[in-house]
Formats: sequence, structure tokens, C-alpha cells
Amino acid sequence: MADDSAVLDALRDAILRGEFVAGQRLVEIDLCERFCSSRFAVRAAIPVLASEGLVDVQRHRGARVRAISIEEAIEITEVRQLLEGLTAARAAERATPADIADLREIITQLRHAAGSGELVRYSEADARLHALVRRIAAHETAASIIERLRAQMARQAFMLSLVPGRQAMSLAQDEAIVDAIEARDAPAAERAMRRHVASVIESLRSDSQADLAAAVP
Amino acid sequence: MADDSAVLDALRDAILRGEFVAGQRLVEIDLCERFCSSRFAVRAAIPVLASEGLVDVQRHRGARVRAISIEEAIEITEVRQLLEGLTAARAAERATPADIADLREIITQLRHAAGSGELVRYSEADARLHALVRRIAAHETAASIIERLRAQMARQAFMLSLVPGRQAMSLAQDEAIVDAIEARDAPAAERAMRRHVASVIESLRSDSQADLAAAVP
DNA sequence: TCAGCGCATATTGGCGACAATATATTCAGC
DNA sequence: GCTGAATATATTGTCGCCAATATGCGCTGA
Repeated sequence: MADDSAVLDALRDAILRGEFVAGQRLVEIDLCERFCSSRFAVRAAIPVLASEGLVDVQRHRGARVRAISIEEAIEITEVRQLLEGLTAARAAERATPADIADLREIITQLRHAAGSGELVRYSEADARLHALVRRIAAHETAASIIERLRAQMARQAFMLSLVPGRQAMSLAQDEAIVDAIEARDAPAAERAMRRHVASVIESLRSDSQADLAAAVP
Repeated sequence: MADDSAVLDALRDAILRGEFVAGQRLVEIDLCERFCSSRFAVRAAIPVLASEGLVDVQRHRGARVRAISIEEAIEITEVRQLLEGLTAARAAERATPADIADLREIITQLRHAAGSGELVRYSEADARLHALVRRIAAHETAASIIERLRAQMARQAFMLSLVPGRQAMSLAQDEAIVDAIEARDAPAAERAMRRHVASVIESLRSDSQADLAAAVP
């Protein structure tokens, strides 16, 4: 393999999947071996990941996977609250009947996952719902920022999905969002989405030591 | 000179100052001569600028300065409206008396510039006001996104500052923002900031061919 | 005269080697 | 035994070369 963008994606995925502990040094030679690529490819990938906020680079000291604090996670989620609210409002204005059927389909999947307690499957379906709302909204600028912010919080989001009782509340909130979009009620969709993301902020605020518990999975 | 970050900043500035026409090819060799640097430095700078949304890179076809459409400018400003509203609200909660004195100082500068019709000086002071609000808000995530979005619209923002009559309206809006921050009224500060940015969106919507007129300066 | 094809050239992509620098280790002195 | 500096090593920064590829031009044929 000698494709630079392949290394970029592989390294990004590895960081997002939590295969590197926060703060760990990313030594170029090691990454070359890991991804069977040349040093040139990883050197092209690292600045891009730095601009995405996934790694921190210091001159002559290399790159480290960026550790984000609870305060920073709250900041990120505050911004997401506004932007995902915007996409929900636009989705309510633009959704076609086919779009609404797709949203309902995901709600069904969420219900099944919540009912059988499949946490990972639930959080994947929730991510699909948000992604679909973004696609319906067709707001490229907001979507790309949201995706970048979600990536930065990937591990923390996974952690929150393990907090018991969140699924039930989250499911009701997701249903409220889809209801508002179906009713073509943009302000209601925006409010529902903001409430949904706000509950993430509250979770972050309440148990600030949850990130320590997240070391288990 | 052989400093890579210097080339990055110089190239970014050159693009922001409008020294390249939109869509122009950025040939690596030309940039080397222009900035008296090695090809290595420009090759390191280009991916970073691409991730900042200032240039577009295509495989084996090089980089071009990214042309943003009116629709995209509106999208960017819609996001800025939300995020700058957030910073205004936080600034209202956190501003010290010294901060408020600094804000008042900039308002004075804005009045002078508007009174003597110094358009460039006015828009510079306006940018300083927004930057100060961001600093007071101390919301790193929102601030970095806003700065990136403002950079993408740098030329368009300059263009709007030339529309006659905008200064008077803009000045009143800026004063309303500072008044609300001084009164520690976060919701009012957020509303005032949103109105301020909303007027930019309206300007973009109303004369969509203003970017053609901007070829003059 | 125009269309299609092949070639030449300009430009970017990729790589190995070398230089510069930060960090760790070790040794000497107190 | 501890502290400080000097050296050694590991890692990143920089460069020039060659290969791969897109684009533009000229040529040939209908």
C-alpha cells in the first residue's frame, strides 16, 4: 500500500476507535509499520488530522492524540446544540415524504435496540438519525462542522451511551424531533433537537468523572 | 527563508487579501519563487489551507483558491449568526468592568470611522469588536470555528463594508450588543448579535451580484 | 476544414538520504 | 548520594531527484 489518503483514513479511524490512548505519541516510523506505508504518507496525514483537532503537533516533538477535557467536551456540545438545531429546523422545511419514511424507519430501529438493550446498536442508529437529518437539511457548512465536532468526541459519545436510563430519554427526544419534522414545524424541530443535545451536556456536567469509568470498555 | 509555518501564514494572508483571483491555480513552483521558499514548505502549507476551506485540491491537478458562492456565503453566515450569538451571551455573563471599557473604546472608534466615512477603518474596528467579544466569552471551540468561517468570507466581508448606508445600521447594532453585555443581559446580547449578523445575510440575499461589483477595489 | 488521436511537456506525487533538534542517559564533581 | 552538564540516541525537519499523470498541442485522416 502506498496511498496517502488511505493512510489518512486508516489513522483517523484508529484514533476514533480509541486504538491510541489520549496523549500517546504518534511516532512516524511506528505508523509506517502499522499501516504498511511510507513515512511520506503519514507525514501528509498528520497535519490534516491536526487541523481536524484530533491530534496535537509540536515542532520537533511530533504528534500526540489530543486529549479533550470535560470542559472542552461541553463547549463542543454547546456548539453542536446550536448547529444540529439549525439542521433540524431546515430538515422540517425540506423533508420529502420519502425522507420522513426513512426517519420513521430509523425510529423503529431505535425502539428495537432500546427494547433489547443493545447499547452499541442504539448509538449507531442514533448517529444515523442525526446524519439523515443533516442530509435532509442540505446545509453543507453546518454538516461538515458537526461531523468534525462529533469525531472529536467519538470516544466520549460512546461512553455516554453506556449510562443506564439514557436510552429511554434519548428515544423519546428522537421521536419528538421526527414528529416535528413530519409536522413541518421548524421551530419545534429546532427546540426538540436542542433539548436532545442539551441532555448530553447535562450528562457531561453531572458525572464529570465518567471519562475515568470509560477506561473499562 | 525556509520556515514552513511562515510560508503557511504568508500564503493564507495572500489569499485573504485577495491577491489571487478565485479559481486561480496555485502552482507550487510559482509559490516557491513568490515566498522565497522551498517547494517542501509550500507542499506542507497547501493541505492545511485545504482543510481550512481556503483552497481546493484535486489529485494530480494541484490546488486552486476556492470560490465560494453566494449560497455558501449565506450558509457560512447562518452558522456565524448562531455561534457569534453564543459568544455574545457568554460575554454578557463574564465581562469584567475592564472588558466593558475596552468594548466602549472600540465603539468610540467605530463612531469616528463612521462619521468620517473611513470604510476600511470601520470594518477593521468592527472585526476588533467581534474578536474582543470572542475573547471575553472564552469559548475556544466557538471562537476557532468563527475565525475559520470569517477567513473564508474575508473578501466578501470587505465587499459588504462598501455598501453605502450599512455603517449607520451596523453601528447601532454594535452599540446594542455592547449595551446588552454591559447590562449583563445574556439573552439580549445574543438577540442583538443575531440581528447584527442577520443583516449581513440580508445584504447577501438582496444584492447577489454584489460580488461582481467587488472586482473594482 | 474539422474531428479524433497520439505525443510532448508541465506539474504534482512519492521516496530515500541527510541535517537539525529534543530527550534520555550517563558520568563527573560536589 | 545528588545535581549538573555533556554526550548519545531517537525522532522529526528539509531537500533533491525521479516517476506518474493531466493537459495542451500538433498531426493525420476523413
